[in-house]
Amino acid sequence: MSIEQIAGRLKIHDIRPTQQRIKVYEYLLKHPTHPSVDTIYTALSPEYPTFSKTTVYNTLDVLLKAGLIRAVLLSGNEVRYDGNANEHGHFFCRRCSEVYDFEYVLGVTASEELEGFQTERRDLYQFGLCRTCAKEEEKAI
Amino acid sequence: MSIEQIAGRLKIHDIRPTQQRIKVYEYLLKHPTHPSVDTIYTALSPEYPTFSKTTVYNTLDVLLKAGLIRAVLLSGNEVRYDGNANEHGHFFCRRCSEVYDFEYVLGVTASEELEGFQTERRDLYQFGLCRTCAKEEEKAI
DNA sequence: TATAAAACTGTAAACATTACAAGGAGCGGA
DNA sequence: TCCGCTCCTTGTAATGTTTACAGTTTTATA
Repeated sequence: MSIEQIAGRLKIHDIRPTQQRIKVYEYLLKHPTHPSVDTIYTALSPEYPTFSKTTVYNTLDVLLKAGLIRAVLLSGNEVRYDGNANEHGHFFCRRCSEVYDFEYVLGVTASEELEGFQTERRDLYQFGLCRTCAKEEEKAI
Repeated sequence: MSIEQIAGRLKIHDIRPTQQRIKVYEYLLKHPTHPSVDTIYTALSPEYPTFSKTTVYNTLDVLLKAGLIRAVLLSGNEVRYDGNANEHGHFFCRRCSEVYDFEYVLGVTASEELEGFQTERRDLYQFGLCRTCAKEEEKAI
């Protein structure tokens, strides 16, 4: 996505397309690696010497509220961000700590307890071993 | 569950049933409100003046690793704990900030991307409005 | 180009979590 | 029951993440 397209998308959501916001959003779109605030800040900092970490926090909040990005909570120590706002699952490998996105079809979430509840968002997390690490662990035995 | 039963369950998992561990686990079982570390500490502190927050952290880690409890990540600022270790979903109401447990039947998580992956744990989160808040919002319009 | 509103920056504070060393409690063997 | 070893707890300090805030800068618009 070009800078202009990103700026346009921000405008649609009533977000002023400032340099910083465009850069942060662009970074998230280009790096589907679920970066943390610190990762984003460190990556963009050299290019923009006056770049501030507070701005990263503010920008991510704005993008979150607009529904353009998602917050992912994996380790419990740090919030990580995902430029892909579509519903998708996250697989977290406990061995290599890598995060894998996956599509899923949720059969039915039948449950009387939630009658009358309005679900606006849904997150599915899976934890375990990724393909590579599963093989490695097999070898080790 | 009695103190003896709790102690027994800890022993089964090779966890020394100390006073503090029993108290923390008991608290989680009796309060299915997904308390934070601070909530647990504040609640138990008056009864045990020398009780330490570090112990709460340590204990929760031990219980987590044994699979007796679960960590729930809702707000991103704070990890909260759940004495119910069975697989179940968490509904978080954005209006009243209440957490509701619910049972679910996950149809099929068909997805080629995860072939060869070993899933050991699964978390389903839903966000939106609970029954009460949904009605309140309707009224307000 | 002038103006008002909104954003950005940098520092400081708040808060959650972890590290660590010294003292204390639980457990098995005498 | 007592002893001694090991593990657990405690308290303080350090680390790391996130928020608050005031002053400056940038943006959108006329």
